[in-house]
Amino acid sequence: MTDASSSRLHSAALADEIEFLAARARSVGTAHANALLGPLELRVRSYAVLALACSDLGPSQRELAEFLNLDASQVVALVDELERRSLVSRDPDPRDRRSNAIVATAAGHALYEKALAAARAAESQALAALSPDERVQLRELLRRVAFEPTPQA
Amino acid sequence: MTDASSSRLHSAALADEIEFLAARARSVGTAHANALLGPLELRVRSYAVLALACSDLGPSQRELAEFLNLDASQVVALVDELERRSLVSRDPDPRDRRSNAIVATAAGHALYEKALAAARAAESQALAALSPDERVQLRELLRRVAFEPTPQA
DNA sequence: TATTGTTATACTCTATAACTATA
DNA sequence: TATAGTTATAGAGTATAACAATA
Repeated sequence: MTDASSSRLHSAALADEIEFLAARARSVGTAHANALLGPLELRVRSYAVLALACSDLGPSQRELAEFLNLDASQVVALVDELERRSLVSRDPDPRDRRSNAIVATAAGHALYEKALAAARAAESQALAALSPDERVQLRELLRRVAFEPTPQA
Repeated sequence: MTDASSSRLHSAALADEIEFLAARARSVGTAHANALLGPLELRVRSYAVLALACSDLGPSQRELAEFLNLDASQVVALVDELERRSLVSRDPDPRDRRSNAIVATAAGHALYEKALAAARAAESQALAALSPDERVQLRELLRRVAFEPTPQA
């Protein structure tokens, strides 16, 4: 009965707030994903950086920070760790010597393949309650919310 | 042009992963909400506890932890702070002397009214890209994901 | 024996400011 | 003057383990 002991709180007003629901969904989903990525010594954040480094877009750290909604200083630490493990490298950008292009090594690509499988498993765990059509709907709604232009101050 | 500098990363595979989109949406939304709740000296987590304390359901700390997907030890600290500020009290549960019923004081209810307005403003900022119908859709999809029964191990 | 709340501890994530080298 | 990356620091969030009181 432990599992159901908080179910009566669903009648509270908070349970209708989308922010709260998104926070809880993300919290549950991240826990699943971290558990499945753990054996690869990745977490959701380092996985995200590795995934973008594998995209052949050669993102700069600034682009990573903006896309992942992190501070630039956080990206430094994430790239440091992946570079130390020889999964990505900081390549010089010939057009701007201030910038690093973050690109995956062969080992990085190999690990990403396994990590992608883990991420997909975590996603299907997290979305087990939704039909394929509903997953598409959710993806499109979230995409618009996630990348909505920030309102001016 | 700074705002658009990472837009080319949308073509990366990561941009289609629902977990990633949910994490980014939550991250942006939480930042908005914390900014609007800041003047009331609340954050999203303490706001959530206050909201449930205002529900007249008298939740126990165990129920709060389960509903908010927090560890019980985190709830201790959140309730401590709200109690110190005389916004909630720990009432004895006559049916189980181990449990505290967390209930809002008059001051807690008064602050919650203001906080609810801030939370609603944050939500409408965060969901500006969606129509009313789409907001309902998103709420229902998230609700099912957020409270899906955890798969067995 | 199991559960509620508590304390303690460690680690991860978030946010800010200051600095450097380039532009 | 502004931007990319870096360093340092502090505070918020997450996760575990152990304990006392109670069931």
